[in-house]
Amino acid sequence: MADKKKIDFDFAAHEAPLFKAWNEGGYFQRTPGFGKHQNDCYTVVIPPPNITGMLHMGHALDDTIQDACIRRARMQGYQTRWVLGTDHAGIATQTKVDKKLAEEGISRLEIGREKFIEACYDWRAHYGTTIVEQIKGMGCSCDYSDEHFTLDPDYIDAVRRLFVEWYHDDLIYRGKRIVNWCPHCTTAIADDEAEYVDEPGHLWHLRYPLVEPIDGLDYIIVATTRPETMLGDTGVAVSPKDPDKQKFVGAKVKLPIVDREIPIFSDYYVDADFGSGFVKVTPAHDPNDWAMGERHDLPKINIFDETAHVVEGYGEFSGMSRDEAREAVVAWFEEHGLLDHVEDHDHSVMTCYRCHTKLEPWLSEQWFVSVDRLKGPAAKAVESGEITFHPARWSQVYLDWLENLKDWCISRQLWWGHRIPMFYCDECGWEDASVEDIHTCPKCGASVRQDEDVLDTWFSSQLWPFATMGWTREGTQASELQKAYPTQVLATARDIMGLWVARMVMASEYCMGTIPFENVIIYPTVMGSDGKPMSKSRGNGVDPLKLMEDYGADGMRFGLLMQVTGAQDLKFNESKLENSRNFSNKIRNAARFVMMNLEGFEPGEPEVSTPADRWIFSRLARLVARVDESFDAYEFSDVTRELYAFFWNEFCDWYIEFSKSRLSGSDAADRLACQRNLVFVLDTALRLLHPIMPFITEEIFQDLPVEGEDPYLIACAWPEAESLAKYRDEQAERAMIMVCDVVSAVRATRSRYGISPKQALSVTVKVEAASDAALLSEQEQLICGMGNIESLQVGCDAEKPAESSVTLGTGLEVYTVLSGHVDFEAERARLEKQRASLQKDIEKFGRKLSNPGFLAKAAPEVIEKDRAKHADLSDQLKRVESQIAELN
RNA sequence: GGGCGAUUGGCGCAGCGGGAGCGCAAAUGCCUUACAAGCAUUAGGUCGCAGGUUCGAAUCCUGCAUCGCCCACCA
Repeated sequence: MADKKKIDFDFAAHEAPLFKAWNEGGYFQRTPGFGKHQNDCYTVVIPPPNITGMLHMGHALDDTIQDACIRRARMQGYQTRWVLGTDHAGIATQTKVDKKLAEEGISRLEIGREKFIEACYDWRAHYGTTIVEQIKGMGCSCDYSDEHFTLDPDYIDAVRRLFVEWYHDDLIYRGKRIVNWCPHCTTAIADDEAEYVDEPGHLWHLRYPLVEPIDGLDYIIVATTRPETMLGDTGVAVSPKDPDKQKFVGAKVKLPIVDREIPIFSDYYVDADFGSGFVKVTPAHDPNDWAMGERHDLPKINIFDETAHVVEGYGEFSGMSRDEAREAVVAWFEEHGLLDHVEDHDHSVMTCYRCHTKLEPWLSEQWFVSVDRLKGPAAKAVESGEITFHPARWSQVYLDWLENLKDWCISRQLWWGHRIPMFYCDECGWEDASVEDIHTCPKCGASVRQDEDVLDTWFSSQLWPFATMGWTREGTQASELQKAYPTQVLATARDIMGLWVARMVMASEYCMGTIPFENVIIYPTVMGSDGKPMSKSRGNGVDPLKLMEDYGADGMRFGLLMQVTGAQDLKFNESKLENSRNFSNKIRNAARFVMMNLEGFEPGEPEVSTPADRWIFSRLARLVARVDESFDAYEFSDVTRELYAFFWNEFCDWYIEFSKSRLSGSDAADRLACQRNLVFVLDTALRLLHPIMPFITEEIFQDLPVEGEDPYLIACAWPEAESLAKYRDEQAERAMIMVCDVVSAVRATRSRYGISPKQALSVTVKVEAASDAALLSEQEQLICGMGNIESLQVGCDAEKPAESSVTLGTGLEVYTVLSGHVDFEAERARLEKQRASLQKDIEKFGRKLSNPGFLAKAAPEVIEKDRAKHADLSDQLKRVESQIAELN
């Protein structure tokens, strides 16, 4: 099946030159604007892809959405600019570079910090720009002349400035806390960077001997999922609500192996019904235990080193890994008769979101952002409606996240990143944060050292919208910030709602005193075709680069947007891309048709004269209004559906067909009118399609003999719904429905009887109103051409010709003469079927209309509509029945 | 544990209070001078289940089931 679909078209060969032309024409830099929005800026900052990243489906969708928004805004006359850049991605990059060096037999520790950072920059120079090239391939109209990077000198200044401001404003502090430690990356990571994975495990019930027996008991039993941490236990807790356990409170147990005497105490954290009711407390290796330790003033004993191996001082256990220690501890308890029993117990374990190593809650000194004062303004920005989420329900998720926010651990024990701008004097104890490097102590003159750690990558990401627009600069770039800030749209994935979106709002409110963006588009997560998240191990991933090869950038963009509905997931459907690739082919061919028929063409205003003209212009006017509405609401699947349906099913299927006879006719004036109309509709459609399918629309536009406002479509004007509103024409729309009904009826009859389209037929149409008869007669030529009809009779009292097949429509009957070929049995069967269906519907409406409740309470116009419908159905039934009677 | 989303013809989805739609797939016939990546025609659904609100429910409410996501996390 796939082979059948394979087609041979070199999309890149068509796309690349257009991209080059736009780029060289300066269209990607801030455009001057025109028209009523001339003085308004429309700015978008790209969610900076990681320099380790290859373009994946998430980017493809994200960038398509942004480009569609920015391209439409550009055509609407806004001063547009899409700010581009990449993220240094601390852990991700360091891991990659580590791996690469390891392959060359080099260790990071050997070469030292400076050399390692050099290696990171090297790596970036080689691989870190790939993704920008891929974004170009998609046709994205970013400002490539001003690309940013989160480790640019400017950006570093911005990060340091924020750190210093927050530090001096008591929003940043240092503390010894339990943090999530990745023993593989040997760094702390933030709570929300940890991923939970459910795992089958065990609950070990261990006996801890009491120092003094109580009521004849000489031990208690603690239950734990992590027996190895017992080496660091400094207490045992029971629930205050557990009456049986109160007698133990105040007693002491002698911790096995380490022979430490530790107290039993009571704490509300303990759930009496879980496990044994006794909780071993390891303040240095569990956040909850840490909290209990604080409450009860317990010592905090760290038993692991930074790679999660047991530290010195624990005899045979020292040097063991976590897993080895677990086995050894359990074995020791078993050997000494202290392992009471083991039960199965599933639990979730925290893993590193980068390397998926199990995280260790680990006690260390870290830097924190105090969030209490920051989160209020960020919440208010959304509550007040200054920032709008699309779909709207995400605002609640955002607010919930803020409400539950705890202080943010921002220090990372990495080398690649923004080094914390804290300076310490070991001589006199002076310390301070500083934007500029400090070498000598301002107090005692001794040399100072800078903090070794770097900042969480999200700490720098939160400045992205304003740091890329000249926050630390003076003059022109600062005025750019004045002019174009806040930005209009942020399009991003839902999983970084808190990590990134909320933090940008907090930082922007603090630094800029305003919101960073007006609209947040949360697009659905692209799942594999099996409905599961795309992953290498599942093998359900899809590569956008391959998709662009197969369907073109336009095909991928349109096909992706077709799938963007309000749902939170998107089950990727490649057939949609095939669909949209076929659509772009349709566009290409329709344009070819128009251009092949432009002999004698002179540009000019459209001449909307025939009912077909009035109809297509009316439909076009409607389309522009609907596309605007959908675009403004960021309902992308609606935008694509509307464009697709208009272009294919109305413009191509009917209007182009209608126009063929006029184009080949002898009336030169009429031909010119038709040409102008075709060109106008095509031109308008291309403009509407351009934000989503930039390449093919531009390519065609270049060949189209129209004078745009700009040589390139990218900067031409977006169609205005108001100026097209004059073409709205209900009557013409109704007329064309009748015309299409007649043509379809004849075609259906042909198909039913296997009559070749080449054989001309005689047709009689019976209508109800004289005005309808006149309308249809007026379109005789059109109808005859479309249905290959040699003679057409239309009338209110037309007689059914002998030997004809009948098709019933709303308000009309179409008789197609078959001269001897009518299969009466088949006709009867078909009509009987129609009768049954009509009777069913009539019954339904009859019931409704005889319902007193309905008549009393329903809206009058609804009742009226249903009455008309009922009458129409009854009429149709009567006609079907009389046709059946005739057959007998 | 809390929250959110999905459940509509074989598949993927739209519709979100007034007679069930689209695309793909299927069937039949067409190489009709824009397009076979196409054209024409046809068939296919008691809108997850059970209650409720309403004159009227795919659409609103409640409960249940299945699938999925996010957040929190009990040793």
